[in-house]
Amino acid sequence: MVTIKDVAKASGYSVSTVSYALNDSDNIPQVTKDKIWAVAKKLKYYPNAAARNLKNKSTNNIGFFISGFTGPVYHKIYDGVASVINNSKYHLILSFSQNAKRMIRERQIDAAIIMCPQVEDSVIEHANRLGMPVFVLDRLDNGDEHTYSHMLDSYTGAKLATQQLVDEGHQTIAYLSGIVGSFVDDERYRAFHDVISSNGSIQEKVYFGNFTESSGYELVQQLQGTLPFEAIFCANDEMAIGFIKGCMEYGISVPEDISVIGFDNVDISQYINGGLTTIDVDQGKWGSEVAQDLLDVLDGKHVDKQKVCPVQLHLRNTTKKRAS
Amino acid sequence: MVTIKDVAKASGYSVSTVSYALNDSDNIPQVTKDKIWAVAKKLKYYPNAAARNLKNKSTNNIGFFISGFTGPVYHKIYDGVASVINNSKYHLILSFSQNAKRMIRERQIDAAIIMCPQVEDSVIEHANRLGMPVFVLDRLDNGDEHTYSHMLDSYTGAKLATQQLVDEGHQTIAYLSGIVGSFVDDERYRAFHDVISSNGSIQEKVYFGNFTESSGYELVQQLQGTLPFEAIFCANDEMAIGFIKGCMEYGISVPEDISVIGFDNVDISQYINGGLTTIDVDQGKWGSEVAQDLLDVLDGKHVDKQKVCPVQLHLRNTTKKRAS
DNA sequence: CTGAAAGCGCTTACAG
DNA sequence: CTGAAAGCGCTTACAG
Repeated sequence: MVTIKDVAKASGYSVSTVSYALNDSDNIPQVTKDKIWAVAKKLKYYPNAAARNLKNKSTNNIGFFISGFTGPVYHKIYDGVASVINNSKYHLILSFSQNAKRMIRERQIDAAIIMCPQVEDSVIEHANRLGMPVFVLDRLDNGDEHTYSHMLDSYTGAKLATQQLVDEGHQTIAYLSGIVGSFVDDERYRAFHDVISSNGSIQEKVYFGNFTESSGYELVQQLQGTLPFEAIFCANDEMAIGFIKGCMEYGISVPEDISVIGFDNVDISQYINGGLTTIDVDQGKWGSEVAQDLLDVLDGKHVDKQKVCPVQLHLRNTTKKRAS
Repeated sequence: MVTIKDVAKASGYSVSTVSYALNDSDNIPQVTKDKIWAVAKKLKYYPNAAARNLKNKSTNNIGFFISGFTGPVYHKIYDGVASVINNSKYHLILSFSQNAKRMIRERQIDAAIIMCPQVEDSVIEHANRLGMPVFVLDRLDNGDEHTYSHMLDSYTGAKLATQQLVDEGHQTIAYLSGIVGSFVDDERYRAFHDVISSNGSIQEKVYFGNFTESSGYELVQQLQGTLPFEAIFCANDEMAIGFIKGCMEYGISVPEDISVIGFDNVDISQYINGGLTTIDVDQGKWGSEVAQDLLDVLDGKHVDKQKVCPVQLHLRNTTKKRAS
């Protein structure tokens, strides 16, 4: 491996001068820099990251931790984050939740973005003790000094979805829950309930799912294809998709027999039943805002500790006015 | 930051003994290890990765470089790779193509998996000079000592697809190319042509696309909805999907009026037209085989320099026997 | 403008 | 069984 020593020897300068030149220090005249750069290039010298990181106490790497890639996850967020980070001096590194603990503790990264529930709070607290900024996505902030939280506006989204079903004139409206107790599900149910309650005559039904496609599918099976409601708001798209698949098997027409709304506007939702009505999030924008805030924090700027990401109703082909 | 020195001081042992104990050396009695571990835990000591990497000349990180996340990329490969790596002492790190050069040169990783054309050959050669194993996916091997290549069996897949169309009795069969000159496209066209040629009476038509959905869509537009062929093999699913969308707009029924086959079996293909007929790849298995071979190489074992990943025809709802 | 030297936090022969 | 010391490859006050 060629080290800075080799460049020093070959160029006739000292190690310090080579280091200064290569890091573009003001104290080195351009001619010297040119000579040293030429030698470095000829020798194909590249600094050893471990040595540099050890000395600098920083890595210029930003860790982005996720659960996995299969399933309709939020790919556009990654690209939104990446587009911003890639234009900075930092480098984006993705890894799975189980690596977060190690990479944070061992200081392999300067900051983290965490988008998976699997990372324990204790890990985030450890990062905070190290002074490492952590951005948590769609997860409640723990109040730590260096922790920031960007969340989808689940409440508003669920309100829009439910209101749409109410406006369509359905009399009995169901909610298919995600994992009960999760922040996201709590918010979505709360909004659903609030809207239904403020419309006296409408009946509310609640079923329990777990955010997976199969839990949506299974609901139709459990009901044996006889749906005691005219519309359903599923706490996410995957369940809505499963639910619609179930309907197909029982010959239930969407949206003629039943209106279905999801949440998230995942990639595949446009292909479901000619388009799933859902709550849309500008994921790319969400990601780039997170990334920009993160860069600002690393830059010593002040940034809001909590942000909410706006959502909107995206009407497509799975909801319909009730034929009265 | 708490360092090994702090643990040494607090435990009453020397830095060397602490290091040996924490690394589970045989020379340290269990009682000593226990005492030192207890102190390390109480102090929340975790080794600094940069220092360890500098000394060890390795990082235990494996880099996986990709183009981006949007579009129907091969998520299952990532999970296949990850499932194997996560059960080893190594850690998987994903990053974008533009970071590959730096991370390889600066030795931030011990090995690389490259799944994007954007990484130049020179970078791979540099890794080879460093003795760093590199696995390239669906890309021609450059013959370097430490470079391994795992490729989809494009030729066989294209042969299966074309043969299916021939067996259905179509008389004029088209090929919609990907980027001409790319290895993948060359192979797929070669197979297409071989099959057509060996069936004397069938006519071959070739159109040029670029692997994007819009290039499939535009073909229908260019032909103004009048298709001078009865079946088409598109060099990938995205183009097939675009093509089918184009057909819908012109009122052309798939598969009644035209048979369409894609290649890759991307996630969304199951939702297209009741299911796109395509060439399927067991991506999870592909990924886990790559990862296993990589671990074997890092373990000093001998491994095939080139491997081909099998494919199979997946019949769904976009091809149909010609009504004669 | 340039260089000698200290030090980042580890690991590991080596000596005892 | 344990410790003193060298060294991994950089950066950066400091001195001249």
